Amino acid sequence: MRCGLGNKILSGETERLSASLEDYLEAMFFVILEKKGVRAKDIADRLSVSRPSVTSALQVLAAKRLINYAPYDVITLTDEGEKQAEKILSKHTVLQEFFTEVLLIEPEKAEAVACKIEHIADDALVERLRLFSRFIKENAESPEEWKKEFMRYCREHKMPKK
Amino acid sequence: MRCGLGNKILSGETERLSASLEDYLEAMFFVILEKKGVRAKDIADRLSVSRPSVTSALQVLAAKRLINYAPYDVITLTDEGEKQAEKILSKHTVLQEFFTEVLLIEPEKAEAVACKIEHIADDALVERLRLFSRFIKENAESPEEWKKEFMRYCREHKMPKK
DNA sequence: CGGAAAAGTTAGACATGGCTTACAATCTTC
DNA sequence: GAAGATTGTAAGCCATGTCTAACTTTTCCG
Repeated sequence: MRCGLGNKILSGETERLSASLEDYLEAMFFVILEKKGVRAKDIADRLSVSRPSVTSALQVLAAKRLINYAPYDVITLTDEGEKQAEKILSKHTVLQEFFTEVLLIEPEKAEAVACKIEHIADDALVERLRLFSRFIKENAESPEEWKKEFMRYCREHKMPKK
Repeated sequence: MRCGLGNKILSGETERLSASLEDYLEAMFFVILEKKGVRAKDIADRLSVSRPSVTSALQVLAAKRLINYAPYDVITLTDEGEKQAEKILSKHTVLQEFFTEVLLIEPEKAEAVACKIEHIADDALVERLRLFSRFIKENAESPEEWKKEFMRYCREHKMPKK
């Protein structure tokens, strides 16, 4: 274990998190917002994974210095961990808003897709999307009118069911 | 059992394809368009994976009846395989166009992101996005003017470098 | 205080999807 | 037609991330 990871940490390299680890981090951030302490069980429930899976993930996140973790002890996010969790969350929000408020997709569906894309879309893309959503809203004389028009357009151009 | 991809060879199940397998299928479709025959090497080059990885994937795709494959023989797509490849490709195209023509992102970057999201975004979302791109283009009196405005908006609202 | 329930961990298995190394088949070229 | 290059396959290893079963630690009460 002292091989690669430790060196990267010392040399300041920021290894990109896997989608899975990002999910764990994000889940912890949410739980902390809602309740005061994070329990492995909360994470397991939220992500629908087993408790052992949570333990594994926590060990990895701890090795990356994103959480403060000791067996059977309280879990907290480090500053870096919190920073990363916030970033993931902000991507999620931007995507969610684009899907619901611009593409006019049902919130639950938007939520599901945003959850997956947030791990893939890089910062620049999400930022551009954020600006685009704002641009669209600000430039529409009447947002409601705009929505109606787009909905109508969608109806008119709907493809026949596959 | 030793080759991770090889487990379901005998069962030939028709489940949803993994992102990885979709990539292989898509790559084969492209190579077939460009040249007449597909070689494992072409796929390996295109996807930047080793030749053995290609063999594994081909065995799985063959079990799923998406390709016609026999060791050392010519590879072709079955009708079902071609159908699936075309679907993936069409998603790719819609995403690519949205990123380049609406979000005004550099083509190479758009390409890279589209390659990943195409495996995640469901049909309905991509269809909605397709309609949105068209709607935007058709409703802009002057597409060039619109682009300029959006670019200006982006410049003005650019976040300070993190 | 002490024991049961709840929560957390360890150990070990499995699936996916990469890789290298080494061997086998095919193609090229003389 | 055979040697050497190219291409394809087989075997085995590694990493990630999931799981179950079994064990340990902590917590909660009576």
